Amino acid sequence: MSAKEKILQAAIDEFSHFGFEGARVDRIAEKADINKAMIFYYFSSKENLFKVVLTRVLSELIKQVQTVFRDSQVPEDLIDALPRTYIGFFQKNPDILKMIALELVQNPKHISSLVSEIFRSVAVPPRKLVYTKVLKWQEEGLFPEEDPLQFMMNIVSLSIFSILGVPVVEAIFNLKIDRDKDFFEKRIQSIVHLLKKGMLP
Amino acid sequence: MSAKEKILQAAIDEFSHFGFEGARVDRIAEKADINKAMIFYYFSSKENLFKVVLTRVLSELIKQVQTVFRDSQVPEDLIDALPRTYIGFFQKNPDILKMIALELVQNPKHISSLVSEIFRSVAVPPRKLVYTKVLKWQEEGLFPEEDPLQFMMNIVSLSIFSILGVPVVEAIFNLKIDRDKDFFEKRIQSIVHLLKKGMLP
Amino acid sequence: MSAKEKILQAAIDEFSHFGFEGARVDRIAEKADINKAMIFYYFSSKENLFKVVLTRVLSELIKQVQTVFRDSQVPEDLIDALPRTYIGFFQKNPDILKMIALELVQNPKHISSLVSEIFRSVAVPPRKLVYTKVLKWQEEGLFPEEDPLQFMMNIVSLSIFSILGVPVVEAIFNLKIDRDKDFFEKRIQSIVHLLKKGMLP
Amino acid sequence: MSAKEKILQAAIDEFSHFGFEGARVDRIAEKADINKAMIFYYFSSKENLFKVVLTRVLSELIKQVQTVFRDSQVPEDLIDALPRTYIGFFQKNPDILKMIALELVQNPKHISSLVSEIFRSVAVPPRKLVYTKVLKWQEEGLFPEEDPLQFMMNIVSLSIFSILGVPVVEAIFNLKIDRDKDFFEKRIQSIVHLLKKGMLP
DNA sequence: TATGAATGAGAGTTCATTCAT
DNA sequence: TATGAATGAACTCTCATTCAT
Repeated sequence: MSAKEKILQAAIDEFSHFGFEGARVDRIAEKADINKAMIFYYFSSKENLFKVVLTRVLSELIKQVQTVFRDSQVPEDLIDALPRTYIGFFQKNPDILKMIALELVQNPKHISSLVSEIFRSVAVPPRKLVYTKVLKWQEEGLFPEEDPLQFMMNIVSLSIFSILGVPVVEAIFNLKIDRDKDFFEKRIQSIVHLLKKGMLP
Repeated sequence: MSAKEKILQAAIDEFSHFGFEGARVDRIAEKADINKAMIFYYFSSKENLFKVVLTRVLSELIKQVQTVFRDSQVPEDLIDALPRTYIGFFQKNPDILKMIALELVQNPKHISSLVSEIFRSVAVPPRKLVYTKVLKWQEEGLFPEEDPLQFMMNIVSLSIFSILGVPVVEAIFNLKIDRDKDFFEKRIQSIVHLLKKGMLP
Repeated sequence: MSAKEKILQAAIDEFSHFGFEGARVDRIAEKADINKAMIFYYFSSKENLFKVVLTRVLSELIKQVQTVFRDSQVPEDLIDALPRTYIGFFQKNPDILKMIALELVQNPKHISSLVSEIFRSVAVPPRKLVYTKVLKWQEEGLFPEEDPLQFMMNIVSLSIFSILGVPVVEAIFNLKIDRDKDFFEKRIQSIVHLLKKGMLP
Repeated sequence: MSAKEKILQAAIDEFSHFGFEGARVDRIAEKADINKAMIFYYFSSKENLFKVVLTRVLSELIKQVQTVFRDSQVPEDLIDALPRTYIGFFQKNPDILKMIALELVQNPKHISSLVSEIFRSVAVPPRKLVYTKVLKWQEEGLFPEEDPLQFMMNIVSLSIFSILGVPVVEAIFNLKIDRDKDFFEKRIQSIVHLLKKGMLP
């Protein structure tokens, strides 16, 4: 693995654990097993490194979600696929979820502009993609007349929080949840069931 | 307002905007309009100040949620009240939500232990409260046989993300959402509707 | 002596020996016998410290030169007093001359704006002061019709270089010049003589 | 132009703008459009590069001044030619003047020894050249009995400061001086006039 | 000769914390 | 209680220099 790549991997790890402010360049260097100066050689600054990492990380997720949208013929397809996509992605890349969530809380404008930027480099603008599809479904009576925005918020909320929220629920109920395949599978099914029964006519 | 109280208010503001690492004691002192050394006089360290702030903040929320639970006679009551409680609380205290979310991502164990601690100082342990109630409803056929855990995760996910996730949705759909009463009211209704239709028999 | 004052003194010493870039904040702290962080506590940055030092240093000189101008009744007064003022000042404060000279070479615009700023805080603008006086003398036939600018450049050149240029002359002629009272006295007399014989009618 | 030569040109530019400490090897490489490592390949260190640059630069000037001395038959010749030589040289090579001036202020001993070294490689030692010539003139009554050293300081001071001092004078008098042929021509004439009237019998 | 990557020492700056009063 | 000054460790970033190819 190239030094640049090693740095990126280490940076994801570091940023996701400590956030931007808490992250230490020294530690990233150590994790990447390279000289600290190389980080600045390749990425100029901690801030820029963060930007690069975040961009790369978001791009991947966005690509996957777009594919799901494109391939969905009926609402059921979407509801079946999206929670699984989100949860699957973040389960495989828990650090990435943390990074996004942290940035989301601390610097929502930043992540907004990043997401916009990434979208700009993608063929179909997402609003069009979603709205046209959902509106068409609504016309065809396949979908309740609700604002597509609410629909998306429901899906995303349920999916993302399924991972982030685990420790809260553990604390509240004073139990230990195994974050294994089984748990996430059950969670996905619960969400899909809720959405289908709750949102489809 | 006493110096101690001024510090706490300033600390909430600071921690919620910058997270623990990003927060600056100098800035807290400035916001509170007191001498920096007083912060250490009253709270001994930045970390301890953070703990105190978090505890105070969580206690308030937990108290409200417990009341809702206690007052719910049938599942509908819960579903009607909980999202409104969460969203209402966090809408009124957006800084607090940020603090909790940040801590949740960066230091889930810390928040877990804090929550447990707070619960210990409350009469009825929440697990018992929720489980007994929900299990009873299930026996009475008022509630699907699902794990109460999934049920709680659904409610909390939908509620919390309704606030945190707004900027993402804004970015994805490239639109500006007014975080006003109207928006949150619509959101609450959407959630309640989804939950009732999706979860009740 | 207060910490602030100690820093300023040490800074003059350091900047004059090494220039802005070559100067080390650590060394200034050591010379001033204070904690390095205090420098930033009082002066925010190395650059600002430099500005403050330069301003203070220039103000003193400018004040003296202005007094000479004000007190000169006839050209002879000026020619008698100015070289002595310049050389005397810089002989007593050789570090200051170095600082000014360095800045002059490296950052002429900076020193220009500083000088302007200092002048703005002084009652009589120097241009008026000099020009009115010199022009009056010219009308009265006490002074050749040359541009006052050339006149000033002659005086300043001869005075300042008398100190700065010593090492060059030493090198060229391969001799050691004692920078003692005697030498500077001789130099002053040579300059005054040259100026009187060369510039007065 | 060879790589070596490109480096030297870039180095003059860099050193004259930022001084030794402020100069950056990276920037020199960039200006010279060569790989940074080549600078060390050819010149082994930043310091050595500086020495080489300074030597080359001084040699050229010294050669010109020596020619003037050799060709001067009477004091007038010298006074006529020297200011023009200095000012002309530095007007054409302002960077070089800056380099010399900077080094003069920061490291007078260094420049002294360099000058000495250069002189050693030149046929006639300058002291002899100047002293014999001036002393002879003094015996013949063509020149006042003053120390030749004072005489040289006067010439050099007036010439060099004519260039370096411009920004100070601009600041003091709050005016903009065009550094064009015209200005320097006027300056040369003023100096020559002053020196002739002031120093010749 | 030429290059891009690598290195290590140290630069300026920040910040939680403590001290003297 | 309250304050301004002080501290020291740690942080991000820079830069001359070297290495491998």
